[in-house]
Amino acid sequence: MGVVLNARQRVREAVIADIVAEARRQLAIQGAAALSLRAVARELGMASSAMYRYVASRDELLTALIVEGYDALGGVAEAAAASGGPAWQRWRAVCRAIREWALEHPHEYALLYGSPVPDYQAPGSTVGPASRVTLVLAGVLLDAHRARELVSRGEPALSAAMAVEAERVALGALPGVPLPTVARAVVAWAQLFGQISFELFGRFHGVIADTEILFDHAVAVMADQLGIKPPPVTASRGG
Amino acid sequence: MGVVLNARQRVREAVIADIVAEARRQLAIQGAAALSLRAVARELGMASSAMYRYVASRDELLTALIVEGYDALGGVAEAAAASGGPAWQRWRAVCRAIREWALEHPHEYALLYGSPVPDYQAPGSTVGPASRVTLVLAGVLLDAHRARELVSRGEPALSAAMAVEAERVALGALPGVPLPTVARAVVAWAQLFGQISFELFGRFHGVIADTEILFDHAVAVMADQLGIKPPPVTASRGG
DNA sequence: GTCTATAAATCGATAGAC
DNA sequence: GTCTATCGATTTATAGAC
Repeated sequence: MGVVLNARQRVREAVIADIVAEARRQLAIQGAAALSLRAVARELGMASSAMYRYVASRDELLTALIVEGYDALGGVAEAAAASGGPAWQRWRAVCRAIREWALEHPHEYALLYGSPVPDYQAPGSTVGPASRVTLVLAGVLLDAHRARELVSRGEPALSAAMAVEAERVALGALPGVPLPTVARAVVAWAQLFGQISFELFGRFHGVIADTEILFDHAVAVMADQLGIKPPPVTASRGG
Repeated sequence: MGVVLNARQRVREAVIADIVAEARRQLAIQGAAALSLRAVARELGMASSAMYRYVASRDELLTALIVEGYDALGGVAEAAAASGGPAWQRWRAVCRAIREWALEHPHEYALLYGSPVPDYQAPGSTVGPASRVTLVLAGVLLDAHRARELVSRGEPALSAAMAVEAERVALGALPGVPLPTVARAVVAWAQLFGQISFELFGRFHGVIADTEILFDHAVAVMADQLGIKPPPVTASRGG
C-alpha cells in the first residue's frame, strides 16, 4: 500500500511539475500579471477546476514560480562563482551571469526584482531561495577578504547608525569584513540589480547604445568601490 | 462662436482633469494593473461609455498618469536642486527629494521605474517629462564641475567602447565634464533608482532596519564615486 | 455629450455528478 | 481525481436612443 501511495504521489508530482512548467512558459511570454490558472489548464487540456487538486490557488502557483526563479538564478550565480581565479574575476563572472540570466528571462526577473505583484504577498518559503544569489555575492567578497584581496576603504565614513546596520549584516554574511566595506557591499548589492533593472526596463534607450559595455564598466566601478584588487594593469596606471 | 467653443473646451479640459485625478487616486491605492476605465467612471458617477469622449483608451489614460508622475517627480527634484549650497549638499537634497516622493507615491513610482506595464508601450510624449529628473541630476553635477567642486577620478579606466558612450552622453548633458566622471554619472544614475527600488520593493526587509540611514550612506558613496567634494570634516579624516 | 444596453471576452473558485 | 456546469464577478469597447 505504501508503494501504491508512492506511485500516486509520483504521478501527482509529475502533474504538478507540468503545471508549473506550463505556467512558467506563460510567464515567460506574457508576464506575471497575465498568468491565470484557467489559461494553464486550457493549454494542458485539463478542466480549470481540476487544477485545484494540485494547486491551492493562483498565489500558490505564483509562489512556485518565484521559488523556481530564485533557484535558477541562484544556480547560475553559484556556477559562475565556482570558477576559480582572483576575486575581481569571480566578482565579474557572477555579475555577468546574473545579468545574462535576467536578459534571457526578463519576465521572471521582473517577477523577482521588479514591482511587487498586486494583491500578492510572498510567503516565508521564498526567503531562503531569494537569499541564495545574495549569499553568492557575499561569498565572493568574503573569500576576497580572507585571501587578502580587499583593500580597505574608509571614505565616506560610517555614521554611528550605519555602523550598527553594517555590524548586523557582517554578523550574518560577512564576518570579519571591515564595516565600511560591508556597508558598501549592501549598497553595491542594490546597485547591481538597479543596473540590470534599468537596462531591462528600457531606461537606457536613447542614452546608451551598448548596454553590455556599460554593465561591464558598472561592475568595475563596483569592484573598485568594494576595494577588490583590480587586474594587474591593462591600459593606464593611476597613482 | 470662438468663445463658445473655448468655453466648451474649458469644460472638457476640466472633465479630463477630473478623470486623470480620479485615475491617479486609484493608481495610488491599487497600482497600475488594477486601473480600469470603468472603475474611474463608476467613481465619477459617469457611464463607462462616456469616458471614451474624453479618453481614447486605457493606454492613453495610463500615458497621462505617467506624464503627470514624471512631472511631479521632476518638480520636487528641481525644487530641491534650487536650494543653494555646495554641490554635495544639492546632490544630497535632490536624491532625498526623489526618494521621499517615491516613498509617498509608491505605485506611481513603480509605474515610472518598476516593471513595464504589460501590453503597454510608452509613446514618445513621455520621453520629455521622463528626462526632467535626469537633467536635474546632471545639472547638479555640471554645476559642480563648473564650480570646480569635482575632483577627477581616473579609476577604473574607461575602455575604448565605454569612452565612446561617455562621449555621447557628455555632449548631450554634461559638456566639458571628464569622461570617467560622465561614465560614473550614468552608473550612479541607475544606482540611485536601484537603491530606491530595492527599498520600495521590500528587498531590504530583514536585512536593513533603518533604510533611511542606508540611503544617506548610499548617497554619500555615490557622491564620493562622482568626485563631488565632501563636507569639510565631520568625524574622522582619511589620508 | 450622456445615457442604456450589449457584445465578447476574461477571471478565480466552488458544487456535485461520475 | 476529473469532469460539466455554474456563480459572480471583472474588463474594453461599441451601438444607438435621446
